[in-house]
Amino acid sequence: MVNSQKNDKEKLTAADWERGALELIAEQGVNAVAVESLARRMGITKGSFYWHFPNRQTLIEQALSRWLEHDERNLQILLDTITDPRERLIVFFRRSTQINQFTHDVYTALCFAPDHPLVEPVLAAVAERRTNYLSQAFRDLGMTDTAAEFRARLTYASYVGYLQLMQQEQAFEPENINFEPYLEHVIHTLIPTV
Amino acid sequence: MVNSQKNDKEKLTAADWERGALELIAEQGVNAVAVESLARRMGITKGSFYWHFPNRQTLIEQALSRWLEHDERNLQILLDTITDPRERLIVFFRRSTQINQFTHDVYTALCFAPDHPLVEPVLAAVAERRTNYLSQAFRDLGMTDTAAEFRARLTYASYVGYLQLMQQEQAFEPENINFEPYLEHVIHTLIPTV
DNA sequence: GCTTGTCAATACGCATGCGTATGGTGCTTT
DNA sequence: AAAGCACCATACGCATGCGTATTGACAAGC
Repeated sequence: MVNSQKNDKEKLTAADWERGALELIAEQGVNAVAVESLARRMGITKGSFYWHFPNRQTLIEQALSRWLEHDERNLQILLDTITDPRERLIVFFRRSTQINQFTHDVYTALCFAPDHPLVEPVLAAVAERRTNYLSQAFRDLGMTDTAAEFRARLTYASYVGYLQLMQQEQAFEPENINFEPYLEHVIHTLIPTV
Repeated sequence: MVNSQKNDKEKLTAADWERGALELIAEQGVNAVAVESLARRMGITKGSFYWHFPNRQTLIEQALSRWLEHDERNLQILLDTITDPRERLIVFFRRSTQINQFTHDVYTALCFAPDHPLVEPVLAAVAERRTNYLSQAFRDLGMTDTAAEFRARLTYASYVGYLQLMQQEQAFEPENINFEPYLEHVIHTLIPTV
């Protein structure tokens, strides 16, 4: 569960704190990132923290910035690997259901704090990247620009909503028997047939 | 903005506190419901609060319970008023875009705290009601039971996701020029043609 | 008119959380 | 070996927030 605890006499770096913060965000949300509790969790005191960071806000900023880059690379890998647009969309759906993927859990947590001033720009950036990704795929499948744009937004909304319902234990999870048929239905409904 | 302030010499009832709590939830989320700040907001001190309620948790419980009933009635009205299933679905979409509707804002706020022990059961109840509503409408349109069930879930997910994207300023709002065309697209994509 | 009940103000204790200040420990560098 | 630096511990001040305890204001009923 917590794999960022201090390995005994090892000294901590700023990156260690950022990783710890991201783990906390993934598990309990942005508001759960408190300096003292995070320090306890890492088996150290906050005296260390304030040596590495000027304040809590900077920690969160840098942690989110780190996550944003990580997420960027993930998407780029998809773009480089898969060329067929239909395949890209299907992969998008499948990936969105893989909870316990770390970067994915962080995103879900961020969605639950859209008002937070530090989270807002991150969400905006991610939303733009992903809708562009989707929009491009739909265009490649022969849709008009506006239709592709609309379908991308609808798809992204259903993706975000699925994440949310999953958190509420209100959606089919991959282990469920109905999951595959449901996914088939979604693909059939949202992806135009070639 | 704040319309639950004390009207001077008027005495407060438990219902007043519940209304105030719901307003706060709608505006700033469940976690923003703090006894002392809420009291200040209502132009009174917390001495009053702890006369009406044993603690903060009870306030939130009762406020949410009140909201749940209110939401129930809203849905029932729809069921009683509109008979055509296709029309019902379209109304569902249109209503979901009407922000600044009070009960609606509360629901959005609740979605942002799905882990909260008091919120969880409320979300579960609402999700079930609404997916049942959708599922029934899709069946009435001639879909098979399982297809209707899947389509209802997909529709509900896109609804929830739309709310979330709206909060992130990342969705077309009703004032936007593209809103109507977008809604047309959603209807065309998700509602089977008769 | 006096008591009683209802509602509210004030003051307190306790906990958590942020950020500062200051001192300590061990490794490095010279 | 002495000095300096990197990293951490401890103690403090301040704010917010929960819940309790005590007192006060004011109207209704007797």
